[in-house]
Amino acid sequence: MYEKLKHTIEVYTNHVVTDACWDRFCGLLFEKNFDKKSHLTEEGKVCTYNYFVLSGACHSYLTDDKGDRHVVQFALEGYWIADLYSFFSGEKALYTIEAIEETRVLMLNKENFEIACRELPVFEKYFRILIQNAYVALQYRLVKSASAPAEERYAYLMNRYPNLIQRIPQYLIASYLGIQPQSLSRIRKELGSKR
Amino acid sequence: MYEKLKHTIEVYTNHVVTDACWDRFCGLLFEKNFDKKSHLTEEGKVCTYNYFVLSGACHSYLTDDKGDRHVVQFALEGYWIADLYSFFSGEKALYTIEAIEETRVLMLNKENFEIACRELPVFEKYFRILIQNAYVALQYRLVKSASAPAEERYAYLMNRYPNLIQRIPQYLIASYLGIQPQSLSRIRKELGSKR
DNA sequence: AATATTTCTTAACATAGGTTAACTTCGGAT
DNA sequence: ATCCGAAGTTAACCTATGTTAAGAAATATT
Repeated sequence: MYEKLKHTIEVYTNHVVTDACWDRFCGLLFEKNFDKKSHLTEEGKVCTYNYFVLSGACHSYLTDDKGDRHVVQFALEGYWIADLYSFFSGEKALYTIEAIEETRVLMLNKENFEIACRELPVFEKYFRILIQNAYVALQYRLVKSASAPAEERYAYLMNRYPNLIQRIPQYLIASYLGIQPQSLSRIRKELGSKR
Repeated sequence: MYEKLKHTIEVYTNHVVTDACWDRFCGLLFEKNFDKKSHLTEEGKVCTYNYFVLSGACHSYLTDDKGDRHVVQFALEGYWIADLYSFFSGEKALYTIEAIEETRVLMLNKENFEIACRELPVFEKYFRILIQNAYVALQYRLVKSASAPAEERYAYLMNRYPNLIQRIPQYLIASYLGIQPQSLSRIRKELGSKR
């Protein structure tokens, strides 16, 4: 069950996950379906779960003082998503997580997360590495958002995650890039005419 | 020895660190001094160490295609700093880490980092939480860089880390905020006239 | 103390991206 | 098949920040 996740854990940690260990871990999870446009978790409420996307796609966003939304993260199949600040601290979430398509997820609450970390060292290691990688990627994204024009950032995204561009509406991609949909439209036009 | 670091680990993990455990950990570290403006590690070379700042201040930066530098992170006393991508992957570093003042650091190389994670679960937990927090803060910084004008980002920094503003040259702060020093100057002038 | 170097400030001008608004296209609901 | 709301495009105009350049202030070096 959930062979793909198991395999990822083995690759990340470079440890074999025994059947007993995996059964224990699976016992801490449960599965749920979310309709398109429904919220897995909402700003202002505690984000009780860390979500692993089995199928579908979703995104987290923050609503600023002016009421504008800003996409923080996308999660397609195989990604984890949560408002980690809220998840770990138990404080109100800043982000809302919304399904872009109909989405099936595994849910891991904090108690079970901590049980997993305590009982299954391989999981703590997996999660440390997962977040290390996410941190490194995010740092790079931040530097690029200051140093590279939007056109370059979009082109990079297109190359790196072509499937994302296919499946995710443009206004969400624009938001993720930190620009307005109109600007993305303009950029796409310019990129198109360049070849 | 290094009581402050030990204490932080205990607070973060909510575990007591035994003397034996602490001695073992300290045996994995060594201390070094860096002159002002000297490089702890450089772009293009492997970042072999994770650095814990005992005193002084330093920053990591990336040099873009145009040759412009972009500050990624500051580290005052009590902070860790490294090019984590390079540190973990063994690939060439993207960032240079430079001392802003004369700086004394603890250095932890990757082998010892992994020994610590393996032998001392409290350390793996500490480091997971450390990077979780860093990740959460970074996500927020990224969203703000898209949603809030530079003036607001600077004001926030001033409130949150007033000591940083004192000690770090303005052109580095500007770079960290993703703007030119001239723009920061203009912003400071406007903020000044507002009260 | 005098000089050189680095950092900070100011100002004029340029530009990427934001804003507003109108129009088009598309996909789901009836 | 038709309608309606949501998503995408286009264009004119605006604004925050970048760019260039020069001078002032602070800091380091002799």
